[in-house]
Amino acid sequence: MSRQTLSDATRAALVEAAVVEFAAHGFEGASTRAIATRAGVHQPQINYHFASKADLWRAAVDSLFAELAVETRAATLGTTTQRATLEATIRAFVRHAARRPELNRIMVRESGAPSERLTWLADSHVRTAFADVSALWESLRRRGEVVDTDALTAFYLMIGGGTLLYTNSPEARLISGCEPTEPDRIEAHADTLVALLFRDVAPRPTTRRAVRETRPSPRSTTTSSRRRS
Amino acid sequence: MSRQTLSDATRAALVEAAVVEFAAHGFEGASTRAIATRAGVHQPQINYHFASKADLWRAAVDSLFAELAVETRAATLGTTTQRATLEATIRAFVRHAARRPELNRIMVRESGAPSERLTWLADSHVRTAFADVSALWESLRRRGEVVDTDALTAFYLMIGGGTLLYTNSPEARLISGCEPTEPDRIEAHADTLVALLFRDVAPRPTTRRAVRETRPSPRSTTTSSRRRS
DNA sequence: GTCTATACCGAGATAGAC
DNA sequence: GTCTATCTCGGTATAGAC
Repeated sequence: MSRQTLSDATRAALVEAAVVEFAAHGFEGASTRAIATRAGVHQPQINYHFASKADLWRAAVDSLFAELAVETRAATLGTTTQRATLEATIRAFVRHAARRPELNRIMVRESGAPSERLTWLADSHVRTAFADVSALWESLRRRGEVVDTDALTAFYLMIGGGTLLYTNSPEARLISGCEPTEPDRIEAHADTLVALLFRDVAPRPTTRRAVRETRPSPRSTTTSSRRRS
Repeated sequence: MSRQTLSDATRAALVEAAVVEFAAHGFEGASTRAIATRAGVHQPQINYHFASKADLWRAAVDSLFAELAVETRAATLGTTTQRATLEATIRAFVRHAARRPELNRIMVRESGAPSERLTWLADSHVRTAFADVSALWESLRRRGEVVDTDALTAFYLMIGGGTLLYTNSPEARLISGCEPTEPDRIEAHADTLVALLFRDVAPRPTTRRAVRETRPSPRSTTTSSRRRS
């Protein structure tokens, strides 16, 4: 609708193509030609819609964080306790990482060395996310509801433990022959991570969202862990 | 000693420089010029000592895995039970990740998309590592000594949870102002990870290696977690 | 073994017709 | 807004003197 629809469409196509290419090959490794080809447009179009390759990269990252925010928001809307909020956040985060590994692939590529891009990432997205989780964590920690660790350690434990299987899924496939994104496996993974971080988790004390569509077959290699009596 | 010492020295310097550059910028992002400059030699020397950039990259990765193997071997030598072996492995792994984040930075850059390099990585290093940990894990799991999760999930939970704080340390510094590699913080991190994965961890049931040199000051932001009575 | 010089290619970005 | 053609730069790798 409205004017400029066609232009917006190619812009959106470029952003999505950029997400895929940057996640797979990194900023330097991804070529604007490959991005344009994937988007079905010609290479100079990139410099028409974006000021530079770096500008396209930022648009791609913004898009990925927006997606994550939408899902996290939806998952935490019904929660009433801090504990339920954190648990819902973790579950949404793991599911998102599995479905959209591109976000964490880009993050991990950029977070290992100081750079303009990393500074921008920290300023635009990561610092506030850490502040939010940190406040939640420390509050729960004071009440003894979560494991006794500082928020920084907990933050990277959650992210690393909750995403590496998906950011590294091509590697995981090669070494195990398993498919990491199999739905039951994702749920079991989220269950495990939640069970690890919360102390004395009751069988399932929180908003167990209706999202989980099927989950019929009892997994063989995977056993949903609801540990500790 | 012996002949060829000088040649070996520049070769070693190139490998170490390659480790740093590849970890910081990725395979495509790192330039052979920058590697040569860092090693203090001229760029064409690379193609004299190595067949190609890819060949240098493999040498750098081999070197990093060799370092890890040495430390893991040393840490597990005295252990008598499987439980002690796994715990010592995890502690050695976390310490290594903190001191040598380059290994995990390179790994995570390559493991997100199929490629010749990833295939080589899986064949040369990762598959056997996973097989070893997997056997250990499943055995302990059958005896109820660790959390009830499949080996693949556990493998990536350990690696992701144990390393992301260090692979992403530049990001962590930006968002928290803390120094992730502060020794007490590393130990607390290892303590937490071990406590999470083992069920009902007794205060400290294993070979606590004499390596930990000092550790005097009681940390403020970090409380070494030896949880669960 | 190490240097200088350079070939060769693919990258990002721009010019200007349509 | 989108195309074709092209500029410029930085990359890896090689040639050949020392």
